[in-house]
Amino acid sequence: MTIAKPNGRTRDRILDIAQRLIQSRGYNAFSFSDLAKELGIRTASIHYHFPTKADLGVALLRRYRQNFRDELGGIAARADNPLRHLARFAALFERTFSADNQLCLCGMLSAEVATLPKPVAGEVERFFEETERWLAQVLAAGKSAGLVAFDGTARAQARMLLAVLEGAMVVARGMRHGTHFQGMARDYLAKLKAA
Amino acid sequence: MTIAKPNGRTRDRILDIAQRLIQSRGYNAFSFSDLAKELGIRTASIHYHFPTKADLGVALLRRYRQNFRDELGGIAARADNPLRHLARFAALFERTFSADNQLCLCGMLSAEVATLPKPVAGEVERFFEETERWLAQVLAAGKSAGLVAFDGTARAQARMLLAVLEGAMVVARGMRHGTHFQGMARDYLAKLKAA
DNA sequence: GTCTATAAGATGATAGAC
DNA sequence: GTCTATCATCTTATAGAC
Repeated sequence: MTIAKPNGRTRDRILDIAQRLIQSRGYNAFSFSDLAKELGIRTASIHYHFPTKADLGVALLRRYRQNFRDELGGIAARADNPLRHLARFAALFERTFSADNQLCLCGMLSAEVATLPKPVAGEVERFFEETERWLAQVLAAGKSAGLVAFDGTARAQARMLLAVLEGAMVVARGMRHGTHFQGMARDYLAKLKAA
Repeated sequence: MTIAKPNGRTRDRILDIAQRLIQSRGYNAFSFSDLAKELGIRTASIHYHFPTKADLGVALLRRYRQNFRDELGGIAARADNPLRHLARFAALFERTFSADNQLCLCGMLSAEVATLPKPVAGEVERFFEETERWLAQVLAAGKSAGLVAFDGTARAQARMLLAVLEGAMVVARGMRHGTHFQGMARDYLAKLKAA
């Protein structure tokens, strides 16, 4: 008796395409038909991997959060100082925006949150909380080392940095300008440098 | 012979409802059916006022930009100093977010810009350009008066302030937190104050 | 200005064959 | 795992009566 052993290749490809489509067009503007066309299979086959669109959304967000955690772990593991960590963090966003003005997945979903299946909205919330926590640690370490300067709590500063990066993506995209994002990211990081 | 004299009441109500729905749910997540239900009329009647959804979008954005210009004009006309002007500007965004975590209309549309009819996307771009220009003037005036301090160009600072407010809305909404927006807005304005 | 009626197309989803 | 076939529903839009 053979045991079903899905290699998950199609499943991953579905998630890859879904992620790109959501970051470009949004959750409400991509369809199973879009995925099927790109994959060269039928929509019924997508439903085999993800019974509902909400299931797909949750699976995508879980993978995304895990990947993002890995990226943050990789940054923190480096022997760099906290200022470099912040720069590498911002570079993650810049890399995304450079790819055809794509937004952060959770930035896009946050805008659409009122229309999302509840479990998907919950994943978005967790993304922001985790990211804010990580950034707060880096900022606090930087302050302790005398490399980073800011008023108020590290948490509030972390949230603000996140807001700047998310907002810079939105504004640069709305203005349809290719380089405004990196300009804002660089300028804001410069403000955090201790004199 | 009587001349048709549309009072525009229904037309305006359509735009009112459409604006609220877009700021809450997005352009791709509201339908003529939603409008018809709230108004107590049929979708065909909406099409009488706006032949296509793109027409509705353009009309909404034109009205919105005009209203926003009027608000900015009202702020600039006050005898306040530039710092107060910035605070009143931020208050416009806070008022919006206080209303059921609504986003800035153009912040929401900016996220969806890849899926919007071209004329609608053009209006979004104009909104950001106009707003950036107005903010840059206020910032420059504040700097001349020694009340506002910043590095770089007034344009870049204006863009950054806009990004902070848009991003703060997105992050606060994604975290489903009611007061994070005002916290970030207040903190960022404090940074602009000259010592 | 609003209605009924209608249309064509998209969408999320399921049943059952292969 | 993928297919065909089918479904109910939603969506934008038009024609023509009132």
